[in-house]
Amino acid sequence: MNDKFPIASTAALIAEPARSAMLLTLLGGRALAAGELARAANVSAQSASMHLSQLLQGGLVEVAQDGRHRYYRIASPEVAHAIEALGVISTRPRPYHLPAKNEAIRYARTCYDHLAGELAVKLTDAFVRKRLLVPRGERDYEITVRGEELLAEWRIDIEGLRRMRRSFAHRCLDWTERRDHLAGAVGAAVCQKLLDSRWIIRERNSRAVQVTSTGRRNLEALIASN
Amino acid sequence: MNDKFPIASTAALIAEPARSAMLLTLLGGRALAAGELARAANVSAQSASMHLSQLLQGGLVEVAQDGRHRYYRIASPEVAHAIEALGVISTRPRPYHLPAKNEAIRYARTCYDHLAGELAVKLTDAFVRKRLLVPRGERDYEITVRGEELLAEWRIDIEGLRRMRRSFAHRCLDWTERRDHLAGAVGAAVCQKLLDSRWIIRERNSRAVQVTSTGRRNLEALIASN
DNA sequence: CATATATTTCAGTTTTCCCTGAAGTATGCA
DNA sequence: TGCATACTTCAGGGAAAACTGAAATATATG
Repeated sequence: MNDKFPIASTAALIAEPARSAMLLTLLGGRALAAGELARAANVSAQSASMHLSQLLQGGLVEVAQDGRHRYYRIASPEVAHAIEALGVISTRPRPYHLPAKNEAIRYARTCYDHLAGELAVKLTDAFVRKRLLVPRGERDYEITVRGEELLAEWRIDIEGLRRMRRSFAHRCLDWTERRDHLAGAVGAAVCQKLLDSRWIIRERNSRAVQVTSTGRRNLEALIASN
Repeated sequence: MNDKFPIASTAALIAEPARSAMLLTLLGGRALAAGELARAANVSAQSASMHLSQLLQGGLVEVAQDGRHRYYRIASPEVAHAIEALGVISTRPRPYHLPAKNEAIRYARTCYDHLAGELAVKLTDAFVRKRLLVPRGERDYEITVRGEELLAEWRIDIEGLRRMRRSFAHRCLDWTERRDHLAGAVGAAVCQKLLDSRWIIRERNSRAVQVTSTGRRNLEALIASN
């Protein structure tokens, strides 16, 4: 690879369809074994192995060995962010309506470690409408006292999150909705709470998440304007 | 191009060294003619033309015709942001010291429409130290009353900037310094002020800017702790 | 109107890199 | 120890894309 053009090299890593499929799958936030990624990208094990070693060399993913499996994951939030930023400029404004095949992933999915898609946007909108969350500046949210009450009720350690070195509560631009939703440490904690409560469950090998019936009830109550 | 993998297609556009060189040059913020971009990327006119038509088709650049020249520019702040985000994950932590050739561009350059590099980081640090600017959240700055006084003194229309749809004052992560500096509408206005006052001047066909002697005096006074 | 310049288009060649089949390494299990 | 599984490495064939030279188009200039 051309070391004189580091950006071009990185872009080339993402430019290959199989590799970008793997990265997109890994944006789901979980570490996945080489074989799972091969299937997700619809390529042979040999190809996947080569692609993964390139991604590893390029610093886009990390690997952890566990027995005879090798689990790959996105190397850093910055990598996730760069891929998301590429997504923002790659998705053309929605034409009429998209194939039903994509509906699930458009409705609710994970975005690295927080929730994205229509559900995330609706939930964030509801939080803002109910003033649990207030937009601050162009990139962040502020948690109000009422917001902190909800987080406390959900057993989320707010002060712990504040102490983390990562962004506390920032806005993330959604590809499909082209609207902001909650990200950062709080976004990740909220997503974890929904998973822990089994309001949503991850689909296998996909970024999409399914809303359970319990989840639907609770989320609708949460989103309902009152 | 593969329409089923929009991110891969966009990445492929950036992945070609000549095209990425053109994009990086255009990140300087000015529209440049096809011929100038061909020279900047060190390719023939024919190649450049082909590459530019691809970038155009991909929506990464826009073009404006003026006589027999065709001036290309970055299509949107989102495109600039995606390229910058790729830059963040492409630049390895500085080894020892980099070739002198890059010193100018490391010291002061434009980043789309605001100032970047060591100078930008120092200036931003000074603003924060003097409390003209206060970090707010993880991604924004807030302008203090003292900060507004300086901007007013510089004949920058603060309320006009606030009304713009773009980000007002956010942080931008610098590739070379790996530190935040001032971006957004205020960052752009400050950069324009420095150019208008001829404290800095653009180098031809480069993102680097030179600090004039007047500029050095004024900037040193500004940065000096008092 | 003729000529020079800026840019694009076209066709052919070369290069790059991705895929595949086969073989190699490492781990788990009986 | 022997075999199955998970993954990686290697070598060769093939396809996509970039470069080059030549020609076309459009605009400025004398």
